[in-house]
Amino acid sequence: MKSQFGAKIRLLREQHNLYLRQVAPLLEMDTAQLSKIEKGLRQMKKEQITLLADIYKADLTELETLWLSDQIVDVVKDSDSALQAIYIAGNHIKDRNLTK
Amino acid sequence: MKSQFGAKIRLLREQHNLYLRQVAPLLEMDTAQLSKIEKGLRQMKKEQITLLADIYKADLTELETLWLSDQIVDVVKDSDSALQAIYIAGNHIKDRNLTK
DNA sequence: CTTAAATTTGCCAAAAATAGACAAGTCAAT
DNA sequence: ATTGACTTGTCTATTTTTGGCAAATTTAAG
Repeated sequence: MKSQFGAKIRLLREQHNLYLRQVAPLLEMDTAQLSKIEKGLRQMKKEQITLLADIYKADLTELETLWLSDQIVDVVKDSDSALQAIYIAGNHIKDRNLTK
Repeated sequence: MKSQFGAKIRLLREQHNLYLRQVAPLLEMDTAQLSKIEKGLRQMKKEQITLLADIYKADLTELETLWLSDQIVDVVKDSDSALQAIYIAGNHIKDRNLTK
């Protein structure tokens, strides 16, 4: 299990019966890059997600959330205390939201 | 509420009655950098935490966890779906841990 | 109020991390 | 064995992050 976002957008592409070579130009990248993104070897820029959601007529928020989750997983990978850090970060964000 | 790690190591330093100018050299950085780290404007390298834990005789795991939490918060800041992404990432890590 | 020490801030250069581009490679179908 | 889709590797460019220094601000004391 590597990249949730990557897996999702690969699925979306397949469901639309599109080739990398067809989608990549729409995102102004080459097929190699998009391939890496779908495999989780590269990160897509956050701004590009909007375009991708358009292309696949997918829920933008869902894609952004998956993308963000991948960023988190990337940060905590290989850390023993990953889960605890996530828990603490979650509480921190909650507090933050309350006071804003 | 800015940086949990920064706040913690500032507290530790104060409890030990040490000045930035005294601690910074031990970490091979200048006072300006350490100041920024304590204020959460810069991130300390993960490897340096060990040294810091030694200096303050603090719990290494706790410091590392706080540091990691800060990295997460940094990644999700300004995102509406921060909490949900954290939740998803948490589940992802749990699954990951089960199969390894 | 003046000085001195501690901390903070701003700026620029150096270093590191990330993304882009392109060629070559694998794999599957025919 | 050729074609098309996808993947991989590598090199370069770009962006992001860090380090270092000087100036500015704050704090404490006399």
